[in-house]
Amino acid sequence: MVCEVMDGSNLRSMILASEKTIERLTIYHFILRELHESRVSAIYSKDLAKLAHVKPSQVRRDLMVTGYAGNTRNGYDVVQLQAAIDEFFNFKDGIKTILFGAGTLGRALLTYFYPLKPKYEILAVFDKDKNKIGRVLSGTRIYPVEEFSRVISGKNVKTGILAVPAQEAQITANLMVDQGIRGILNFAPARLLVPPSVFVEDMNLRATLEKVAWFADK
Amino acid sequence: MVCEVMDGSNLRSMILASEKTIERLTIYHFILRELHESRVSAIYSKDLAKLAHVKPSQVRRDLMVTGYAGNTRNGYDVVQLQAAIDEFFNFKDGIKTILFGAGTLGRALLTYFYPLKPKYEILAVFDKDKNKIGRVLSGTRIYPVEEFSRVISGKNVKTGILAVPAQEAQITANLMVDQGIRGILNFAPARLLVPPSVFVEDMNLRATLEKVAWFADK
DNA sequence: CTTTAGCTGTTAAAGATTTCACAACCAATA
DNA sequence: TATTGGTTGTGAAATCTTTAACAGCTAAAG
Repeated sequence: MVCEVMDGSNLRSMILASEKTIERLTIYHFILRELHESRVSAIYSKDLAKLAHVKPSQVRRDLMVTGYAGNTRNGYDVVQLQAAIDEFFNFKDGIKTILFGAGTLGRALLTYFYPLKPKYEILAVFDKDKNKIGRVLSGTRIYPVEEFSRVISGKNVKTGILAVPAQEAQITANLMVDQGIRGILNFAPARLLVPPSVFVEDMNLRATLEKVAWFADK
Repeated sequence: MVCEVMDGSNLRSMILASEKTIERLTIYHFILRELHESRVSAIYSKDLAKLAHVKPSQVRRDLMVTGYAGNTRNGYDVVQLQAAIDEFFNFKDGIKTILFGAGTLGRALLTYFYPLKPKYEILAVFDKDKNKIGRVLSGTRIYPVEEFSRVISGKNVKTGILAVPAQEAQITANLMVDQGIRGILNFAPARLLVPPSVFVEDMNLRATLEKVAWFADK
């Protein structure tokens, strides 16, 4: 997938950002946060490349899409570059999401994202199990699936996490799409059929383990 | 990454399988299992493609590496193709792995893989927390990290799952590599430095959510 | 002031992956 | 037997991604 995006720094050019580039930008973003916490104020492409396990030229090329330019003497200013990527992603307000499925995996995800508030926030969990309704896990309340529409209305939630059993995945995805969700992080071991305007990222743990096992065998 | 592999059906040719192809083969493998359970005996590349969300020509090209040939009348025999992929991956004996970290995520992974036994099996969990030692979760016993070497000796374990906090990720990865682990499924939000012969697949949930959020925004 | 060293941004080449396009095939049918 | 319709396997083209190469810049040193 290739997306055309406006160059942030000026309007004269359209720049292409591939899915691969987007993926690496999130990694750089992540690394920059750590660098900032370690009081590093500037970094060269070759060092950022080493941390991200890519080539320096790859880093420089990727950063082009953000419109931020480093300088030849100190490389990239950590804070400014972080801000540029933030702006490119339009993440200034953080990422609000909702979760379907309060099973073991769902609960693990809640625990995982809890300390990342308020930048990343799971606003609500939805589950079919009546016994779970109303409970609060890691600061997030469990609602019945029927209340999905009501709970998210006006919240401008664009992304959702799917952690329900495989046989319920498609019907739940339909529900999400109907309510305006445009990006789905799918942990259910099922391929979802969604309109082309909706982005699905599959996290199929079984398939991924198989891949790792293959490469482990050389 | 590109790997040269022997063509399974005969020895005259070397065929190239890219990482992407390997990824998709695991997906096909997965889909074939479901088809088989649904009593489907044969499938055309165009239908398999639809289920896997790829193009038919992609399916046909990918399947070339397994050496299995369909036939022009019925397409691919589900059982035979499944067997061919199994043979290609060399997964007849299933996948044995070990897990580092019995936190929330680790426990979720144990629950996730439990019903997939004996094909996929987490043989042991290792954790630093002395209070957890000896407990059995989803049929898997928790051991102290110090016993890692002893517990896996002779078991020919080649893959490991890393679900420890970021700050312990590298040191734990070193431990795994020292004991002969060749493939790591890494859930820790940290980039691991390992020898080139070791394959690392990162599952950085935060970065992946950012990616989904980006594409959700169009 | 001029040179040097070492960086960035970017163009172009190289490399990898996906898709197209079509010959060869096969069973059903006329 | 010949034709038809719909498939596979695969070479070659198209597309996408990564890497190399280098002009241009800047601060420091001579």
